[in-house]
Amino acid sequence: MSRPKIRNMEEFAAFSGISRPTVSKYFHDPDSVRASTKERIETAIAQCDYRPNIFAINQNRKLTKNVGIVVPYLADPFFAEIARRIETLVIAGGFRPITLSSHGDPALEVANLASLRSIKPAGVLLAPLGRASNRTAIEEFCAHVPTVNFDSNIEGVGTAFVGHNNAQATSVMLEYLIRSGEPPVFFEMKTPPNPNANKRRNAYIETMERLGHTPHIVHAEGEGWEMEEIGYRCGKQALMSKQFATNTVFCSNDRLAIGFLVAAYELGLRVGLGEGCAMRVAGHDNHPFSRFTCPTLTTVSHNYASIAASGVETILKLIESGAPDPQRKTTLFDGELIMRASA
Amino acid sequence: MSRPKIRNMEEFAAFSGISRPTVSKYFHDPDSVRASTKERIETAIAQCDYRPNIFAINQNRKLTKNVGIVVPYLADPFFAEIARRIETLVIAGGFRPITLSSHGDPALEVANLASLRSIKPAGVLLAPLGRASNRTAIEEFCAHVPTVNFDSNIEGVGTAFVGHNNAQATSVMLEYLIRSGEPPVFFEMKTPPNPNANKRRNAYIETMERLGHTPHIVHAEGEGWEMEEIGYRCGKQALMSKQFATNTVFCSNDRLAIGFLVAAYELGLRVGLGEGCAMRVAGHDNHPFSRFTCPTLTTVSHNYASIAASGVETILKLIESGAPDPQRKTTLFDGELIMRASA
DNA sequence: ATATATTTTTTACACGCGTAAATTTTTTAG
DNA sequence: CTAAAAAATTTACGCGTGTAAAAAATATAT
Repeated sequence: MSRPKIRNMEEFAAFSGISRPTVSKYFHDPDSVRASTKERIETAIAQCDYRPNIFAINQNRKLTKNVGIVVPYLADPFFAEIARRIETLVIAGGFRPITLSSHGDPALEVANLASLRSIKPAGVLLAPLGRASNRTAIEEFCAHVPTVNFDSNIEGVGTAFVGHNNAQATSVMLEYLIRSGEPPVFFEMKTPPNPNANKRRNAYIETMERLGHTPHIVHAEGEGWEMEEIGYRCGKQALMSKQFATNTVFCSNDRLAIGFLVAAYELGLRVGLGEGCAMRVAGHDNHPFSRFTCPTLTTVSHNYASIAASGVETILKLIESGAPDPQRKTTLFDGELIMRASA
Repeated sequence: MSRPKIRNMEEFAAFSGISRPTVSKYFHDPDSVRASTKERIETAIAQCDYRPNIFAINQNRKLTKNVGIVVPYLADPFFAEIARRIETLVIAGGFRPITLSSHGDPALEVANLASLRSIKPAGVLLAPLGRASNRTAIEEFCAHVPTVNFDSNIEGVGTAFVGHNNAQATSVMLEYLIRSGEPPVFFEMKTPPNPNANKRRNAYIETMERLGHTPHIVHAEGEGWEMEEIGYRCGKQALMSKQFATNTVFCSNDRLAIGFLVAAYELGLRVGLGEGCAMRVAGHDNHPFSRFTCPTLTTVSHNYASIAASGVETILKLIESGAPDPQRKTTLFDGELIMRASA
């Protein structure tokens, strides 16, 4: 059985015995044609597996089926995980996800947006680099493309923000740590690339003071996204020079904590809750690897599922409505305490 | 200064004072026009930031500037890392990378290829799922699109294969382990999703026999890509039931080793070289997280840089030449012993 | 069976750019 | 300065699909 070679919709229409405009209508929405017509087209497809040319489709549609996803650093399992979930939901929504990573580089972030713009995406889910981002370029982009900002909030960017409730999550962990032992010292990067870090620090200070404790912060030097390395190196220094005022350390994020745990391990400090443990360590994010540290990391989770779902829902609604909501909405999802062995 | 709104190349040509065909030529290759013309076009671009419509471009070019990258599981930092490197090189080569993840699902792998095909990529770099892959669909794809197979070799897929020298790497590690202590037991999944695992097992057996030792293999039950979890669960069981014939364990890959180390830690088994250590553990891949295990993982590295570079070079050459080399070439890069604390 | 509503067909143009052929202009060589 | 070479312009068509308008065919309701 030799498959007929169909080169375009014209030929396919002839082959299926249906007019080309009707075929075109079918591909835009299979249920917009009569059931009998739909069936005839689908038998024809089965016989010659024709599919319309994406470029020609998109050239004439104001609205493509492309949804851009831009994350700061895809090699970070945290972003890989959330991108993975978003992609799946976007596909389920009938769109084609295109994921781009900025690799921690503001220039590449801008380049990614430019690249996206040339494929006329119906909408974009953007997790900006944060502090380093080129605000002007991003705002310019958002003025032309429906955009939902997620993970790291930049005021004014996108028609909505979906993210993690850093304040609530930080205070949940803090309250737990305080009622079960010594109040924690906060361990963070001196110049964190991501704005979430600032919210966490502020929430730490505020909650500590509210509960009648003195906040202590230890700052790690180092730039960029190699947070495990920074947590390890600076954590080791800080431990050796006894910079921690109490026996409990609350790391600003899990990646720092992962490095910090290695430092503690190498210094022979037993981390955990029970007898014979020298200290407790907690993290923040429920990073995919936090289940596999030694000891396993007590942390407060990002609500990956809800953030992905809400982000995709918001952008799809935005695409459908056409008109961007003039009111910039912020949706935050609460974190959940993940009890493991380290604190 | 109000920016003139340019809608297409026609308008841009009028604005810049150059004819449209010449402008078109410029965008295809800026150096194909006279220097003075190039300059005039570029001043015009600076004034109104026009860029040609990608869809219209690709519709008429036999050769697009898209290069597809397909990996089995992007949430695995190993693939994220290699994808990141490949993307960077593809951009440097003047192409636009489009990375897709199969999320461990053969159906999605096929869907990804179909999706790529509709974008008419100039070429594709494909790391197949392996055992689970739909061979027929992949072969069909490769017959139409220049493809380079990397990471996991499927005979006959793509016009070239670029990968890791599993045999050499395994034997380098084995020789080290044997000369510095007890010969290792091999720890692997019973039904590994990736064909590299089989090569490693065979190399283990062969090298052990060559060196006059009896091979011992411990198999972990479990399907899918959650290898840390499998390494942890089955490793713990195996340790508790004393299934290891010697005090040294060589894990088939770092992800298994990461889980295994957690198991050993929780059982109070000190892993490492020195006095007072109960056992040694080694991995394979130099996974981005192997630097942050407790203890840090001795492993044998994938040559990420060379594999990415060679893969990209091969596909670009293939694209340029047009004619696929009838001879399927296999390029393997040697692994390097990464000495850390665990063995 | 007839009138009405719904679908499909026919026809025709649009989208934005690639590209070929013939012509004109500009540059380079002698 | 002239001839030859190189580059740019003009003109015109093609790519594969979206989509509008009018006409024809089919389905549904009365």
